[in-house]
Amino acid sequence: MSNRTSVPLPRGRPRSFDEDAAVERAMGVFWSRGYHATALPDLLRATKLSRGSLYAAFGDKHSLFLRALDRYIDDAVTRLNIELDPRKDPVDGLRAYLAGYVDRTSGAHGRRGCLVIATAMELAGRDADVNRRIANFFKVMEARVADALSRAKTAGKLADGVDPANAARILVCFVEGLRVISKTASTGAITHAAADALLDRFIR
Amino acid sequence: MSNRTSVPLPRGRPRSFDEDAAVERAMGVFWSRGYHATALPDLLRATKLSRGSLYAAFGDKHSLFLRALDRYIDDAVTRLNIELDPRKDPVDGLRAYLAGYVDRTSGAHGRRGCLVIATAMELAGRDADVNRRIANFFKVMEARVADALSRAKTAGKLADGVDPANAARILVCFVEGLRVISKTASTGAITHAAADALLDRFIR
DNA sequence: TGATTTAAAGACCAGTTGGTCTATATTTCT
DNA sequence: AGAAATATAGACCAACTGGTCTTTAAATCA
Repeated sequence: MSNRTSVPLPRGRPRSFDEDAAVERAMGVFWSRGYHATALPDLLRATKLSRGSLYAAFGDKHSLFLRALDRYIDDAVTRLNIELDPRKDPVDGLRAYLAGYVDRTSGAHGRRGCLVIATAMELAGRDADVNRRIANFFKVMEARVADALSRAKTAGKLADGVDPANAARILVCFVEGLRVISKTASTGAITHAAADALLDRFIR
Repeated sequence: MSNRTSVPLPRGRPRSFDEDAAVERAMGVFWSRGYHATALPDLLRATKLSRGSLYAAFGDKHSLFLRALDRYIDDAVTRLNIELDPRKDPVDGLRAYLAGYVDRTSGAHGRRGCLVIATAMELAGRDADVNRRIANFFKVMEARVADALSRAKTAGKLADGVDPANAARILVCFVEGLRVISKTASTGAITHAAADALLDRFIR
């Protein structure tokens, strides 16, 4: 009686590739090259799919890009939720958040840049689907940081006169600006010191 | 005797268009659309040049882009030199610098974004000419801000324990991050408050 | 006037773009 | 075995890419 209400099993050859893995590989290409500079052959090489399979699975280049962008954003939000977990100490969380960005923007990692920022600059102005996703991502990040700062404030760990909303925007802008300048500059120790100095201005 | 050592006057039809104006118009297109997304016809329409004239005057698309980028950076550095002029009060200068960026990232202006950041994300990783220009621009900006902060420090106007080099990197990252998030979000009053709050953390 | 230089218009080019489609092989089910 | 669904490879497409070149008109000089 197990299959009575379910869809009949597919009859033919089953899908032989991992769709999520293909999205991840595509994400890597878009991340390294940007949207317009990635051509179909780049994606076929990276996903190891034929043209037909790729179009059957994802529709077109733009849809695949959206899937890749969503994956990238999901990963970032997951990391955010771990670092700024409400059950952990907010100041420790903020330190981890900043340190994580500094590490991720140092050296070769940094020169790869950030898919969200690159996409914001390249497409957001003329692509509503992209715009919505990125605006929401920044909103979520700022909210998580503001929440951590609020918890720090009620714990008496914030310096006098610090407004969590203002400070959250400052931290988010700092972190995103970091990713921008580290595309060309080899930031490193100095940046780590700057991140520490910034947070120290806000906590008691 | 005036023309003895100079080149003889050109014989034929004189150049009838303003090269600098053409660069400026091209800059506007690259600024709005990005490098890869601007096609030759876009540039011809904007500059009102024929294909032949454009190639004769600028060589190719990439060279014209470099000219446009240089123009954009020159404008930014000029503004920087005015705002952070050593003969003026450094704290006033820093306020003007931050306020200028907040204004320029608000509303429709903000959604246009920043040619330097867009180019950094789109091309810097694979284009040495671009990389050099942008790295240098960020270096100059950080140096100007650090200089203003140093002068503020010697004037006793900095809060205790503030290091000008660290604070300069913080301010530059904040300002560039602003431009990123304002591509999608309509920042405004909140951002102005954030900029004020940030500077207030550094000055006495 | 005639020589010279430029500009504009647009034909032309080879290469690439994103996307479709056909032919064939493969893998599962009944 | 046979039906069904999928995979791959690659031919094929119109549109567009950046770039060159030719033709013709215009503007300046001696």
